[in-house]
Amino acid sequence: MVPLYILGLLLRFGPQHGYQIKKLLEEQLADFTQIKLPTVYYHLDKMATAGLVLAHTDRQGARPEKTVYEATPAGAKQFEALLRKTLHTTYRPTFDIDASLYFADTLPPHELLLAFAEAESWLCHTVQLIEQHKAETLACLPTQVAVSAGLIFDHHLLHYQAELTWVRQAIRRIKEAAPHDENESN
Amino acid sequence: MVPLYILGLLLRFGPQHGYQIKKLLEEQLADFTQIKLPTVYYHLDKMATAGLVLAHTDRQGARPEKTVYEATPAGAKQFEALLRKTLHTTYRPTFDIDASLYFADTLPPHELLLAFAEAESWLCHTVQLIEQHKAETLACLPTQVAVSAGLIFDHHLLHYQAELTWVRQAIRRIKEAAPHDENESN
DNA sequence: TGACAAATAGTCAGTACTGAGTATAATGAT
DNA sequence: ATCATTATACTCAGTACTGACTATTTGTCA
Repeated sequence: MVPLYILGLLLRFGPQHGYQIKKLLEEQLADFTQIKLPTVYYHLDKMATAGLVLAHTDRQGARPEKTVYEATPAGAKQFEALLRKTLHTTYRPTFDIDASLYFADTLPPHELLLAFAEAESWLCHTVQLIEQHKAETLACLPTQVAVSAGLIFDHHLLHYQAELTWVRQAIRRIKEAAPHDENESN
Repeated sequence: MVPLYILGLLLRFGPQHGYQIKKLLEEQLADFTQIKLPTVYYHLDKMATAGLVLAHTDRQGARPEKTVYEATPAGAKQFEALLRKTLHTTYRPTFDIDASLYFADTLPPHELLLAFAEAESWLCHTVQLIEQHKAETLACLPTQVAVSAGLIFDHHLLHYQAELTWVRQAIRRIKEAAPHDENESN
């Protein structure tokens, strides 16, 4: 995943510093990945060793040297291979919250309900945020690219909406299973 | 996550070998986690060092010694802390396939369509499988526990269905954007 | 023009995870 | 009785990731 993004960005936007790659990831993909800077450098080093990218130091006027990375032909080949491999990865989610739910019998229902209520409002807010980002992004994109960008946004939107549906269902069912827990205030 | 599962299982089912814990995870949670054996041992060792579990070697008749792990009172405290923390983790998915989609302009449409068609049939199949597991599992569970178990199953079902909806949408949109690509056979 | 914040460009040590391997015990097939 | 699987129980070395840190440069406001 990370190498695919890095190689792809290097091929699309030309040679870059590690920091610039991180910038590109933030500008273009902030909603979809959370890759950290040290992770970028880790993979750049690895790929440099493997000959997939070329690292050349550039020292221009200002003293400290920076390292610029550039995809090699071998890197371009690897990019295509990763692209095809990633395209065929199957969806296999795990949800952290399921673990706490599995042990939910050791928690008082009102604590569950509180957590789910928080989750609900956060999800509502997030869905709106992504819808807004989608509108802004698609507005300034050529049609051909806009199709896949739109798909990525909708991918996230659909799953956030599914999560919201689930959270609301959970609230209903917990209330049904443990009626009249409201007096648990303190 | 992993420590939460391990501590919870030790508290619920009593002292266990690492291998037995892995077994419990498989029997009870196979659809929801993919924790591997070495990961179990890694956390057991860590938690033993931290005093959250007690490791005592038992040698009974048969020669080779096994290590049995048992949650300590400190472990029980930690379990509750983890349970509450996990309950409040926010949903933040990332989808590998989005990365390939982001670079989709470098791929011929029919390759995308092929991959998505495969994804569609796999998802259909998986949804059915989970529905079946759900029915089987809920049938032999007391009502109180069945509520949370049902919620966990439905959590996965809703997201798999969202993924299916998205894949079908993607197929439609790709076909619209690149009409008549069928002649690309070879 | 000095000084303080923000952006740029990294490094490093520590954590988490797991594929591949080891070794013995129980079970079933022939 | 013996051999082959399968189940049990665990280890180790390598990969991936990242929080916390360092250090320089570039505004920017007084």
